Amino acid sequence: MRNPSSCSSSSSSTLKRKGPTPCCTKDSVKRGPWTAEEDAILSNYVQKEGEGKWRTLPQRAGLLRCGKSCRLRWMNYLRPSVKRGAIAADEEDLILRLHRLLGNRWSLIAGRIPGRTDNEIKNYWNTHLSKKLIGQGIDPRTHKPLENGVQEHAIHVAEGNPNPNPNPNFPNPNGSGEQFNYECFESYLEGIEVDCGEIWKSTGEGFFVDQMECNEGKSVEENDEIFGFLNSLMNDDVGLHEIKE
DNA sequence: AACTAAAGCAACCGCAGTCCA
DNA sequence: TTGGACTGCGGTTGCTTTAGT
Repeated sequence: MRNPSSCSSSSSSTLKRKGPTPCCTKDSVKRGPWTAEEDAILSNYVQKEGEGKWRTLPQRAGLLRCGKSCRLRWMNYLRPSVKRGAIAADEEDLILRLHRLLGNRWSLIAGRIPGRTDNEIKNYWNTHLSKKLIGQGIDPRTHKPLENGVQEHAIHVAEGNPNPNPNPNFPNPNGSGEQFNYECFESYLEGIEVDCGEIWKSTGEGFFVDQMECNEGKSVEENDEIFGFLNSLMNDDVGLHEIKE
C-alpha cells in the first residue's frame, strides 16, 4: 500500500519525475548535493541519537532536507562503516559471483561485501562490470554468451520458473535437473533461519547438495557452513573462466 | 584553448513490504 | 482486519568530471 504522506509522489505513476514529492515540495526543503555543513549536522545527530525516524529527523536535527534524502546520505556516504575508494579486484570478483547467483539484488549483494553500499555496487555494475562482460561477449543479465542470453531467459520465464530475479541460468548445483530452491538459498545468504532440508554449498571443485542442520531451528548465522560457503565465493574458481582473460 | 561527448556517481523517484495502533 | 506511517529497494536521472578532437 502506498502512503500518500510519505516521501514519494502520491498523485500518479504516469507523472514520471515531474516535480518534487509531497514531503519535499516546501520551498524550504533543499535538494541536490550535500554540503560539508549538512554532512556534519546529520552525522553528529545520527551518531548521537541513532538511526531511524528519518521522516522527522530533519526537523529534529535542524536540517532543511527531506527525511528520505537524509537516510540516503547517511547510508551511502556518512556511515562510519562505509568504505571509500576503488573497488578491489577481490571485491569485483565477489560482485560478479553474487550477481550471477542473485541478479540485481543490490542490497543483498552489498550485505555480503563489507563497507560497500548497494548504490555503490549498483553504480559499479552499471558503469564497469556490465560493460566489461559485454566486451567479453557475455550477457551481463544472464552471464551467458550474448547470442543465447536473451532467448534462454525468455524460455526460462516462459517455463514459469518461480524465481523472479536471480540468474535463471545458475545451474542446479548437484546437476540433477531438479528445481533449484532459490527461496532457501536466499534465506541462507541472508543469514536467517531456514527450514529447507537441504542447501547448496560450494567447494573449490564446484557446488553440491549438503544436508543441513537448519531443520533443528538453528540460526544459520551460527553455522560454519555459511562462512565456508561465502569464503568459497571469494576463493573458488567456479564460473570465473567466463569472465577472466 | 575551446568545445563536445562520454563516463562516473550522488541523489532522486516510485513502489512494495513491514510495523503498529 | 484495516489502513496510515515508516523504511528500504531497485531503477533512473542529471550534474560533474574527464577524455577526445
